[in-house]
Amino acid sequence: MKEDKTCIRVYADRKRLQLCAEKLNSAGTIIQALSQVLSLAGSETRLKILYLLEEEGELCVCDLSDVLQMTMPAVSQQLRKLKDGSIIQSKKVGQTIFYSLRQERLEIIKPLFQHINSKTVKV
Amino acid sequence: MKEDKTCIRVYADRKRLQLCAEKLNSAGTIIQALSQVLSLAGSETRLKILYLLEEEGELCVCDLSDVLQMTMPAVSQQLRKLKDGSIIQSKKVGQTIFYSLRQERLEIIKPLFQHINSKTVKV
DNA sequence: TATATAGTTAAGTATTTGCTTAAATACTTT
DNA sequence: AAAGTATTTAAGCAAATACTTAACTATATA
Repeated sequence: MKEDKTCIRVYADRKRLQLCAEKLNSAGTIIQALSQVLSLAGSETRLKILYLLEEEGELCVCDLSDVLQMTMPAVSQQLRKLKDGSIIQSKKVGQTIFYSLRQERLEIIKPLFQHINSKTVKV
Repeated sequence: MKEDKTCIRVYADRKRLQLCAEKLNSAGTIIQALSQVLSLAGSETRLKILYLLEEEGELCVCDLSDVLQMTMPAVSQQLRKLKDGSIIQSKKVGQTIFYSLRQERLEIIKPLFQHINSKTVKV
């Protein structure tokens, strides 16, 4: 009769592992939210979009499509994900839709731009 | 005869878009590297692993499997990705393999832990 | 030397992702 | 009203992802 999945190792410090599980549990919600933001920023295309929005303030789908050399639907779909994740917002002017970063949600991504700029020769 | 994919919008500021393209080009390599790290950290499982390693210093596959309530192969495969991405390192002691964060590569992930801890009630 | 432990590797699979093209929507201008 | 522009939505698809189980490797111990 096999034991359950638990580690059988003799030297395993059960108390320590129990504490780890509790830590993980406390941080669970934040980790989940954070990983969601990171996975959004963790696509080269989307990170480029975020970087451009940071640099330019706001851009429309057409601009991004042009700069990124991607089709409008492709860009639009990525923008939708970023918007669903509350990282960016949109403003409609006539038939043009301008996207920009949501200032309230910049806490996590701001350091990323600093990192990019610190390693990039400015144009 | 249709023009190419370029934006036809009358008010498009061609110079501005050209500058955007150049900026993107300069930052391209860093953005690529950064997005790779972010996509690794952007999985809930892997972010938990990184968080635990940060908190505990080092842990073996067996420990992580236990705490995360995941099978060893599942954990092992995620560890491999983190190791391939140079975010963590391993040390073999007997038949046990201890994983830990690579200090040289902490620049990007460190702020993430601060974010988690600032929003988490300490156990 | 045989058996158990810690871990990895391999093969298979269901799900998710990031595009593509085509069609639909919503404004604007003629 | 008709035609054009900016964008989204929908459907389809190839590739990537994150597991699963089974088999394998390496070390330790009886």
